[in-house]
Amino acid sequence: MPLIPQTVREQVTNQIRNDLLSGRFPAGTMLREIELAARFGVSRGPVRDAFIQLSHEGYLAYQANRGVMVRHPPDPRDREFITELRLKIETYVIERGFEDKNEEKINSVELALERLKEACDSGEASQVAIRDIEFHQKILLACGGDDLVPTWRQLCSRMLLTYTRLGDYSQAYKEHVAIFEPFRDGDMKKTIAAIQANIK
Amino acid sequence: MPLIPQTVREQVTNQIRNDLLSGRFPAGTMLREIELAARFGVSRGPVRDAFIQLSHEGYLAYQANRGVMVRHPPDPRDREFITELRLKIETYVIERGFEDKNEEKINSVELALERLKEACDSGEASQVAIRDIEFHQKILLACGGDDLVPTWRQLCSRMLLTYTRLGDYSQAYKEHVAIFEPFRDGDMKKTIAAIQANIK
DNA sequence: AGAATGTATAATGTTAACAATAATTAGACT
DNA sequence: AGTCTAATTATTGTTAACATTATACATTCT
Repeated sequence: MPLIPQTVREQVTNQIRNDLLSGRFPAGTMLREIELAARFGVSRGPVRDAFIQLSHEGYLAYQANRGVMVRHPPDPRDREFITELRLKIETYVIERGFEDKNEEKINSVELALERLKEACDSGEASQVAIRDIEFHQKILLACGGDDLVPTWRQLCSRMLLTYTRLGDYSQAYKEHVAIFEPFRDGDMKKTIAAIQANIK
Repeated sequence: MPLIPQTVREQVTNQIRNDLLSGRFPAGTMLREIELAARFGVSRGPVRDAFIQLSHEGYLAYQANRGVMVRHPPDPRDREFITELRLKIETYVIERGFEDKNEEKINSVELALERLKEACDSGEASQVAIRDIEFHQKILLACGGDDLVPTWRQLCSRMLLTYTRLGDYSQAYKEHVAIFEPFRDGDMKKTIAAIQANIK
């Protein structure tokens, strides 16, 4: 599917991230370069790169000469604060760049929405989580928020480790349709309100 | 000096970060793995790792098969917002974990303060910037804010690319003394107020 | 002249071997 | 039995060679 062929590193990173979100690697697990390299049929190099990247995304904790450990989800006490920060960033970016968006960018958001729908239909929680984030990211990028995306992503990522909107993925999908429609039609206030309702 | 010997990757990362903050690599510059590897007398591996890491810290922009480019400082319009987020995180962490700190952690903050003083005396802006951030980080860690430090760091890092409190480093040092003293003496409100005055 | 194509070059991506470090185990000593 | 030490093993850190990709340049065709 990808027009731009992914590098091995990207594929490995995506696969490990998916496994983390699926709960395949419980918190506290030590991840071994050799083990994962063997599973993916690649050398340790790209796996190593993925470890560094995922450490910075907040999923893994890196210790020199000792490897990486799967981090625990954020402390419950912190989750509300992190959500607040996340919402603050999304709101700021949208308010600042709502007019920057063009047809091409709106299409990319719509594409992300379709992918989210597929994920919801499949019923796989990890896929829903990944597509959910992707949808929001596309909106931020459409509003010229490239600069803040890495920080925003870091905030979201670890929160996903507790992503358990069990079952009701059709509701999740509807919430995102409610975001997309005013976004497409140029109603900034409704867009932000819908995002607020979705995240909280 | 380091009791824990650093890996080559850490040394390379620190050196490149220092060069970035010194303005040695202007925004837009493409960094070459081979060139830097040759300069440091190491192989491309650790340099590559450093590139990935510094990309996630916000200094560099990574493009597959094309290498890394030095990013521009944040848009002036965004700087106020980023500062607000940064302050929000510091305040939250301190309010949440002010009582967690023990003597050992207070000492590590004091050590960071001494290093900041040395940097201020030396007059090198990049060193002041690095030690400044280190001081704040030690405070956050002393208050058990490990979870939020990576995000916080990302927000600070790129802001540093415009760090130009030219000349008056003695003032910068004083501001940090004004943070440390109430911190050591257990006055949370004064600590936060001093941080606010320092960052704004 | 200008566009398209093919080739050469230089960079990153990937691999596998080797080095250094940390964890484990076995054994000697008290 | 317990504990310290030494050898072993497993794992990460680093390197250098090779593969692949992107860019620059020359060449050919219209």
